[in-house]
Amino acid sequence: MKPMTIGRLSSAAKVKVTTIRYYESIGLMGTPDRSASGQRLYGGVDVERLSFVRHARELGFSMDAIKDLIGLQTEPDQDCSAVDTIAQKQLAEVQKRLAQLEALERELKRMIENCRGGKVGGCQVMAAINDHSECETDKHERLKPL
Amino acid sequence: MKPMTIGRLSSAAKVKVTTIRYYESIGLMGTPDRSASGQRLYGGVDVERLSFVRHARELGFSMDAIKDLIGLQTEPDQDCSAVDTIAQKQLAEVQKRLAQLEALERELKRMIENCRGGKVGGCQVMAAINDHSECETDKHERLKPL
DNA sequence: GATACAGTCTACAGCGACTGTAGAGGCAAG
DNA sequence: CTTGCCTCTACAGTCGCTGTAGACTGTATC
Repeated sequence: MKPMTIGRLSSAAKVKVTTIRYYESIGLMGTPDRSASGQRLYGGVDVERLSFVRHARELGFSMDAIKDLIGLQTEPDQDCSAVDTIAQKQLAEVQKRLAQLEALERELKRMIENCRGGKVGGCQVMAAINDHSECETDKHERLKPL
Repeated sequence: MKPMTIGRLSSAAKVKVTTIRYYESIGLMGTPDRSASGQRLYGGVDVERLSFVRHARELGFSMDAIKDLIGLQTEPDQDCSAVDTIAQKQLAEVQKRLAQLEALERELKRMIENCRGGKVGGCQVMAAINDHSECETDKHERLKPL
């Protein structure tokens, strides 16, 4: 197999060129070979590794978690429970976030349903945002962006 | 009512001092009065406004949306439908995000259930992250952080 | 060979929504 | 008057990238 440039790797793994260079800079992809003129050269292994990273990102894993997973991947004889632990932790985070969002959804729906039109001055949606008191999702922890 | 310092406003509205200054810098809170020595001075109105911002943030509204809402709040005679539209949009985003996360939850659960222990080399979780093919959440759009 | 154009290179700034730091000055209680 | 917290400004850092500028490289067409 002959090596490919960063652009080919990019379309093969569906990760942007700039992102690949970024991943290299944070040590997620090793330092690739270079052509005589200094262009990065990659092989099939890199496509796999980068696709792995992409899918893990799509599953919401943090960069740190992904680094750990890649580290484990290179030691296939270790016990699999470390991997399991990372995945479990990720699932727990997803479920926590789901619960938050479900509460949010209920609250937004309630706000909107109570709105019967009219002027902003008497708007129930505004009132709902103002009166945090009656609200089921009270004492939120800081909500991360959607 | 006598004015309060930023620290009092902070505890009254449950928004950090630094965050209040940040909100001021982006034009979310007007420029407050200052004491002779240059300390910011706030009144009850500011507590309300800041609490409104906090709750809107907790509901996941973007800063831009909040700016719009505050703008509307100061014109109580306008039609309420503008407020409704913003809330509807927010609800739609929450629901979209919920759907993504539910798909994620299913996939993570499936991965973890298939894991029967053993070595990393044969780990089904790893395999699942590698094989994006069989996965129901294929062609994700970029997932925002949890 | 000349030219055009896409691809690649480095280095750095910017995004959102804050948080943290440094170093200086202000204010009230004991 | 000292102690100890509060406030001030200004700027760097967070995360996971994305965008920009300006220069070089590689390939296809004439």
